[in-house]
Amino acid sequence: MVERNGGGTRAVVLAAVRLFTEAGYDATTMAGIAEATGVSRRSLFRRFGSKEDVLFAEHDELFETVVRYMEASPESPTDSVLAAARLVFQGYVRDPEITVPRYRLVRAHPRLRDREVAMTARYQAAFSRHLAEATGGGRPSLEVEVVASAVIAAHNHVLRGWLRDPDDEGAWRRFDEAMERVRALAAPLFEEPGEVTSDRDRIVVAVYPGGTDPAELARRVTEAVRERG
Amino acid sequence: MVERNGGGTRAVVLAAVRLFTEAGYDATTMAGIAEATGVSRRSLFRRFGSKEDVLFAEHDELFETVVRYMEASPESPTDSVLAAARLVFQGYVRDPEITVPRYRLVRAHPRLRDREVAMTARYQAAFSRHLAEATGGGRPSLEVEVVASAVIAAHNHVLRGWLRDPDDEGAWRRFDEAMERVRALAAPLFEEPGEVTSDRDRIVVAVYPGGTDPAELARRVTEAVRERG
DNA sequence: CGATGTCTGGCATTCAGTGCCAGAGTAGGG
DNA sequence: CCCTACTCTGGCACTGAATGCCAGACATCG
Repeated sequence: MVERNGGGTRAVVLAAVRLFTEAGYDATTMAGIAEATGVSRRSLFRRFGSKEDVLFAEHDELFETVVRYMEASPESPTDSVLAAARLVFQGYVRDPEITVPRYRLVRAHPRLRDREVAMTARYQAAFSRHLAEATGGGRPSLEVEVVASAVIAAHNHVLRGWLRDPDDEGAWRRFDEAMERVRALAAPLFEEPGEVTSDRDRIVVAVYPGGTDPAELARRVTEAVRERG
Repeated sequence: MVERNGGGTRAVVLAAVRLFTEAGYDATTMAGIAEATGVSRRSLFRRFGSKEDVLFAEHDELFETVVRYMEASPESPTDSVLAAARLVFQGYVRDPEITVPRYRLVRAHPRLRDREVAMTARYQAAFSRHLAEATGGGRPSLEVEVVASAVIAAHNHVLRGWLRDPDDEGAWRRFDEAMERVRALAAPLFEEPGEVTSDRDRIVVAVYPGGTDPAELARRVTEAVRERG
């Protein structure tokens, strides 16, 4: 066989999604999928590992792609994580044929929901690891884990909106806005005291050491706002 | 039977944890647990639902307690969520006999890890729901979900530290510090623009509408710092 | 052609999980 | 005291996921 992850596998996934949707996840057996696709039951378990993994097969590939992307990314840690999240979002949006019916199944079925949650936890762990390695190595700090979780939360928030209404055209805009808000949130946690950053249209955040002279602080903030304002 | 969730059930859980630890999770069968505890296999499934749920039985009770606590809490939404997180942390710390060996099992076993992750996702969803209901109802906003995820991330960060070293006495202090950082993070997301808040020793965050006059902003920041500094 | 490696299907087995039924114990009502 | 209703329990049988083992199909290389 030329492509292990190609046509054959995807055809099986699509058939499985259809069966799950029509007859219900529990009522659909691996033997049934085998019969419907012409692939033997044994081979299904060999390829996918488990019944759940038939539904999430494409998702696992996406995860590996995203991790490789981050590792190779020349951007700053925060930027590469945000770009990685964008990649994940794209992974869903570009394949509604699978992701949308899967979302419906996931919502109806606690076990599948847990599987989906575990998937996002894997992303979160990967994001934490990437941020931690880029900011000194060792175990991820509290700040790093909070930022990673915020990225995931923002991603999932926008994603769920799209999954509920896949025809909505504003999803990408909302996604980018959400990520910018997370960036603004993350900045004060990572930057050295004294930095001043600003979200472009609504918020300015100033971070400085507690002992800074108030007059000096005021001068800096004023200056930063004038520059960007 | 007087107490359904009392002695008998706990004894079974402890025995199961011991078996899982000694012989491995996969190698331990429900029939084995039944034999070791004197409870029939059938009754184990009736009480716990599944093999995994034997390990997480106590945890499910904790979840319900925490949700009820939040619903009855007279505090502000943020405060009651932070207090709820503290309750969860306490649920782990006060019962190391189960939570510590379970953590080792969870780390070694992907399926159990997923289960643990699903549990924390349930908390996160409950926190989001609570914050959403208190801030206008409807679906949780992006801000609400980010804050809930930050609370969970901070909780988990400190919890994992304790689980790795349960004898460490500084866990509670670190927990409270982490929650204060999350509070500082959450405040600017919820407050009306124009507010000024400060973490007590290191950081001051100013949030204001983009159009604010720089001089006015500088005056406000200076004032806020003088008050607290 | 023979040797090797890989993918596949069939078969048997283990074990989690569920439905069904029968017995033990308990509480309440006559 | 007895009858009834309810609940908890254990035993039994069954489905289905998941795995190990083995044999056949097929391609590759020498």
